[in-house]
Amino acid sequence: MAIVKNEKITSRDDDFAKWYTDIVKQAHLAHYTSVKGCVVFEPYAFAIWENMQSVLDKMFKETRHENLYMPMFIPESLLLKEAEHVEGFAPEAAWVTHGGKNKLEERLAVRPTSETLFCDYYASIIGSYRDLPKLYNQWCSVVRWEKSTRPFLRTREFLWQEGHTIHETAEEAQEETLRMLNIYKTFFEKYLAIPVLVGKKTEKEKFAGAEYTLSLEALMYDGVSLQSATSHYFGQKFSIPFNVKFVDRNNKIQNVYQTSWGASSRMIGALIMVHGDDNGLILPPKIAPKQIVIATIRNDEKVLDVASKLEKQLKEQGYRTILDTSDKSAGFKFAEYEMKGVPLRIEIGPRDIANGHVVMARRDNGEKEIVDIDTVVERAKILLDDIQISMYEKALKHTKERTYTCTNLDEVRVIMNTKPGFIKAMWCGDQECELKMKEIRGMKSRCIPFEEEHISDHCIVCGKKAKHMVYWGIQY
RNA sequence: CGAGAUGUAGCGCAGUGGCUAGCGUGCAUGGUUCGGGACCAUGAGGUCGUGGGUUCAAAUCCCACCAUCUCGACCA
Repeated sequence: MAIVKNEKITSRDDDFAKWYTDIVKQAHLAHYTSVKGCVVFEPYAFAIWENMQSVLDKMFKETRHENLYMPMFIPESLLLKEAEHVEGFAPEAAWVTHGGKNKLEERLAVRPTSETLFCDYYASIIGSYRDLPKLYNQWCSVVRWEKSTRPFLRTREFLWQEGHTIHETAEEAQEETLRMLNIYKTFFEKYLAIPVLVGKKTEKEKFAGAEYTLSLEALMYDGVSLQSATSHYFGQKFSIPFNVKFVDRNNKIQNVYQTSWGASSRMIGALIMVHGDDNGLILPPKIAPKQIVIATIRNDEKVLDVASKLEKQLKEQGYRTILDTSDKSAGFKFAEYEMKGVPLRIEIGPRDIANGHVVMARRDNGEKEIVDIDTVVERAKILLDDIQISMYEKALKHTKERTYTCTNLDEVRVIMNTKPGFIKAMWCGDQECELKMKEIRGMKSRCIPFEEEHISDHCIVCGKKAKHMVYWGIQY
C-alpha cells in the first residue's frame, strides 16, 4: 500500500522553505520564542542533538581530546586582539553592558566563538614543549546576532561543539586540522547518511583569522548547499597577538601552532533538508531517537501481549524502541511516526496475531513486508542496516545528479535558475571573479576540493589561466 | 538592514467600526470504532502580536514597535 500524502505539510517541490518550517513545527522540533532567532529545541530535536553529541564526543575522545568548559563572556579588549577575527565577529556580537544597575567598566561580548578565551587560557598554562599538545573541546552554545534567522539553519543562539588545540609544530597542527575534518566526514556519511564535499575554503570564505579553513559542504534536496562543519588551521596567527609561547626542544621560545573545529545544531537542519519528504522527517537509524515504533491496531489482550514481548526483545538487542498502544486509529499512528521520521514501524493487529506474523514498514521508501513473529528481531537488524545505507545512497545519487561541470557563465546561469546544485568550474584565484559569480543568485565558492579535476585551462569568469577547480553553489 | 506579505483558541482560518468574536481541526470526558490521519455526544479553551492614538464605540481606522515568511543585503 502506498503512503498517502500528508495534508499538514506543504509539498517540498511546491515551496521548499514552507515545507521546512512545516516539518519543524509538525514534528515538534523547534518552537519560536519571543526573541527573534532564538527557538526552543523541543525534546525530539534535543534527542537528535544528544545522539549526535554522544557519537561525536566518543570520536573526539578516541582521538585523545578532552572536554572542558569556558565562560560565555569575552571582555572587549580580549576580542579585539586579533584584527581579522574582530572584523569577522564584532559586527554580530551581543554585548553585556550592565551588571544589575551598574554599568560595566568594560563591556563583555557573549561568545560568538571562543578562540580568544582559549588563547588567553593557553597563554597562562603553557611553559614548555612538554605541555603540548593541548587537545580541548567544549560543548556549549554561542550567540551571533544574525539579521535573518531560520530554525536550526541560522539561529542567534545555537548549540555546537568547538574543538581548540595547540601544537609544537605547524605539521602537527595541520594534521590535526585534517584529522578532525575527516572525523566530521565520517560522522556525516556513516551516521547522518549525508554525502559531503570536503576541501579548502577560498581566502574570501575562510574563517576570520585563520590561515586556512577546511569545510564539509552538503547539498540539500532543493539544491542549496549547507556548510556543515569546519576545521581551521591558525598557524601562529592567534598565538602571536595572544602571546601563547613555549620553550621548544632546542630551548628556544616559540609561539604555538593552533587549530579549531566545530559542528553545530545546524546539522539538524541538514538532516531535515537532505532526507525529509512530503510526509515528514526521515531519520537515519543511527541517529534517530527512536529507531523502531511498534504500533498496535486494536488493543486486545493478545495484541498487547505480543507487542510488549516484541518491545522487550528489541530493547534487549539495543534498539531504541517505542511501543504505542494508544487507542488512536491505525492511520493516525502511521502518519504520526512518519512525520517524526522513525525509520522502522512494526504494525501488530489481531489479523497478524491469528497468522503469526507482523507487518514491518520502512520509512525511507514506504515498503511494507509481512514478517514471521519469530524472525522480527533479526529482520529488524537487516532492515535498519539497509535503511541506513539506502538513505546515504539516495542522497549521494541526488548530489551527483545535481553536480554540474561548467565552462561558461551562461551554463551556470541556466542551471542555477532551474535546477541548482554544485557547479564544478575552473577559477583563476582572483576575488573579483568570485564576486562576479556571486551575481548569479548569490552563489559562492563552496570549496577547493583536495582532489581537483582538470576541466579546462581557463577561469570560467575572466578566461585567464586557471589555478584551481572550485565547487560553487548557493548557500543557506 | 531594505522591499513586500502576514499576525484572531495549540494548529489552519473567517470576521474590515457596533455592544456576548466565530468556524474547522486539535484538546478533555463518555460511548461506538480501529489494517492509511474514524464517528457521535458533551465540555474546556481568547491580553484579537505589543504599546500608544482617533472615536460614544476598535480585532476592524492611524502611528510606532515586535515576531514570522518571501526576495535582496549581510553572514564561517
